[in-house]
Amino acid sequence: MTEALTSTRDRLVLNAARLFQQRGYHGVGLAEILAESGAPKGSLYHHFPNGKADLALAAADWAGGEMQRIMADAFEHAASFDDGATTLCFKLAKLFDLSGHRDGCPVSSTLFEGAANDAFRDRAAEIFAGWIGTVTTHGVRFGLSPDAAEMMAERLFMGLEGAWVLARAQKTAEPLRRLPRLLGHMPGA
Amino acid sequence: MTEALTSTRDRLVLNAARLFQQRGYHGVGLAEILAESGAPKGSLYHHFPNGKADLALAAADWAGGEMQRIMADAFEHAASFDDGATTLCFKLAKLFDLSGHRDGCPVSSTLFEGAANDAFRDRAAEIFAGWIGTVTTHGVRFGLSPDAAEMMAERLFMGLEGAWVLARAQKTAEPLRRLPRLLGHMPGA
Amino acid sequence: MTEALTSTRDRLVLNAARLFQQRGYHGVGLAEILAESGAPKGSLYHHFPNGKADLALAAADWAGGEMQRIMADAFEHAASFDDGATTLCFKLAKLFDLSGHRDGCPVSSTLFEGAANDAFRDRAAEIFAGWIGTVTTHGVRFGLSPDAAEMMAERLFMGLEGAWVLARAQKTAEPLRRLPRLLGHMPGA
Amino acid sequence: MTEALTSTRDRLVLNAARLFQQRGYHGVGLAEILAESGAPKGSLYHHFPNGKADLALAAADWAGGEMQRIMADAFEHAASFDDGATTLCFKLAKLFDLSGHRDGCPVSSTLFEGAANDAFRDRAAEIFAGWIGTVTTHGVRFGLSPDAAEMMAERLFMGLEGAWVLARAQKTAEPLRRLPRLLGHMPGA
DNA sequence: AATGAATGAGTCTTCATTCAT
DNA sequence: CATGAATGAAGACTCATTCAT
Repeated sequence: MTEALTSTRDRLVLNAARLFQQRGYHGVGLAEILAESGAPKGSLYHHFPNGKADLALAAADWAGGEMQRIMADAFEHAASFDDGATTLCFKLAKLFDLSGHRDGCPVSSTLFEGAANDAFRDRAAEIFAGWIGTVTTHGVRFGLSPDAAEMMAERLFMGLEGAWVLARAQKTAEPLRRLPRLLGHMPGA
Repeated sequence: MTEALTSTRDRLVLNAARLFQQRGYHGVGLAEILAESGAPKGSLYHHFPNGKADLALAAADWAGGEMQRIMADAFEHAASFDDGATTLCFKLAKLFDLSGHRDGCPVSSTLFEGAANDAFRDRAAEIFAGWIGTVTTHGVRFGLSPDAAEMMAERLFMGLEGAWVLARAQKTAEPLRRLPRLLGHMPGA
Repeated sequence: MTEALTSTRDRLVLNAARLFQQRGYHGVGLAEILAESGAPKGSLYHHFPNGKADLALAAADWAGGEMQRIMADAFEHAASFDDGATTLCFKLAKLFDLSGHRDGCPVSSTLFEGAANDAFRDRAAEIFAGWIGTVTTHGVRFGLSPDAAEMMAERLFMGLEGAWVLARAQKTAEPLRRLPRLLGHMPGA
Repeated sequence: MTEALTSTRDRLVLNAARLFQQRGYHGVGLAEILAESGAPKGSLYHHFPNGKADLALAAADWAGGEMQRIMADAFEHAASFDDGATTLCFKLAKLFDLSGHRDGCPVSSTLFEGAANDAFRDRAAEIFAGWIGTVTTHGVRFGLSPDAAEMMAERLFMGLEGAWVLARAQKTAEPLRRLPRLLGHMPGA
């Protein structure tokens, strides 16, 4: 069924992304990824010649793209930068709720402990730059100067990553929901 | 006698904390920790009956305490909350430089992928609460209302964790150094 | 066109012969042979329907032929049997030097551990018989009786194979250079 | 039964020596050695921290020692050097018959294709030196000059290794039995 | 005549843990 | 209180081969 709709490679990437996000690069074995993907043992190295590391990079790319789409979406339909930032936080809070309060940032979960540390971190930097760049663009669109927009985007990125960390520890999306107020994007108490 | 300056247990905890911080819970094997601690193979289960999980909790506790001391120190000698926050960011940036731009937050590195997920996350929440509580206390000392102080403390925590993530990806402490300006604790450009 | 100067098949055989000689039948994977030959993945089974075993037989045949040519050459231009034997030993010593003191007898390296043990050993026996026969022929040409010639040829063969073994262990061609003296083909000290 | 009489380590070494001798270092998997030794999966790395390579070295050492004992024995009860050499060849021929005409030289089978090539070959050189040294000692005992004794010993070594190669190919111990005559240790036809 | 995607059994090794001493 | 030998499941990865095209 599922096998017919997505390619083996895609299922591999998708499941890897999900599992790495939950339990980290070293916390997930290839056997589990293969099993959940319904993929035969040997097929992984056909699609990813460098094995687990390649798969992790592909998974981070995919998850990073998804996230970027979410960010773009939040800001595209927003009335202001503050509005977009607030919407984004709430969207991520909702996703966090749906994941059972388990998932961390898909990129850091996947790329911050791998063996190929340097390549992994460079890739993470690229993906993060894409996110921040997207938000910066929207900031400019809403009238901010390029510098101010980048500062706001980076501040939002840091806030989100940090709120995510706290949310995981507390098993609650509340930190993500509090973030807009903490950053002044929303009228406070 | 043989246990020179630190006990076997302490060396175990210290090395575990350092290694987990660099490569994550699943990224470090007990063999390596034992070897670097010069501890005999079987001694781990004497000091930590529940094995690796116990050791990780102890390591996170120790590292969490160190961090709390750093935080307290930054604010104790500060002239204002903004000053304390700025000092703290710069201190952590310097530590990050010293670590070769490798180490992440010791608590999330250690406790966010373990098998004993629930116990690990509860412990992480406790440690984080301690950090935030410390900063909150100082905020009150500097004249903030309890609520405002807690908000500022939580905002600083999130910022730090997020800046840390970005710093690891970019292999630069700059995000940590930029943080005070981004949060308005320092006069910006 | 694409097959520059040698056919795919020939490149396969040549590279296989070289690699098997260095690291043995089981010590070399088909992937490496294919890669070094610039041959497409699936082409091996086109040229060698029985796969690795077929390739090994072809490689041993080719290498065996080369060796036989070297032997014939040494004796053809010789003034006596002793002279031919001495020349042969020195030639092989020089080849051994050129190989970086790595290569063993191409036939035994390739055919003494294969899965198809019986077929492999029969082929090795054939090739060895060819070598010994060649030297025997030259012995007769130099006036030896057929029986004496065969004895001398077999003795030389054994000496060479044994010297080769010692040479590999000592990473020096000296054993091969000492052989003529040890067998009385050259005036000793 | 067998388990009671020999230690796990010894059974591992013994079975490894036998299997490597038959099919070479890369031709035998650890799984088979473990199984035939009745040893649990994880126990190998307890006894041989460096894994297969360590085991191969131990196996070669053991087999090399056995061989040296056989050599010493042949010469100790001999009436002359020629007698000792002849006895040795016949003994090895008989062993070759008993092995089903399969086994090659235990040392070269085990140590000439391993990954740790340099360490392997150095060890092989040591073991061979021990063999040649033993025979040299007996040559001196029988009145040969040290130089002459060493030459005779080395010649015998090479002859034996070469005869072994031919014997494997021909699946017959005859080459080993012919060797004394070929080397002049026995009155010829 | 020729290919490259796909496969699953197999490779060696490391894992966290238990146990007898 | 302390240890190191012993364990089997799991780790990532490579293997020679098959097959549809």
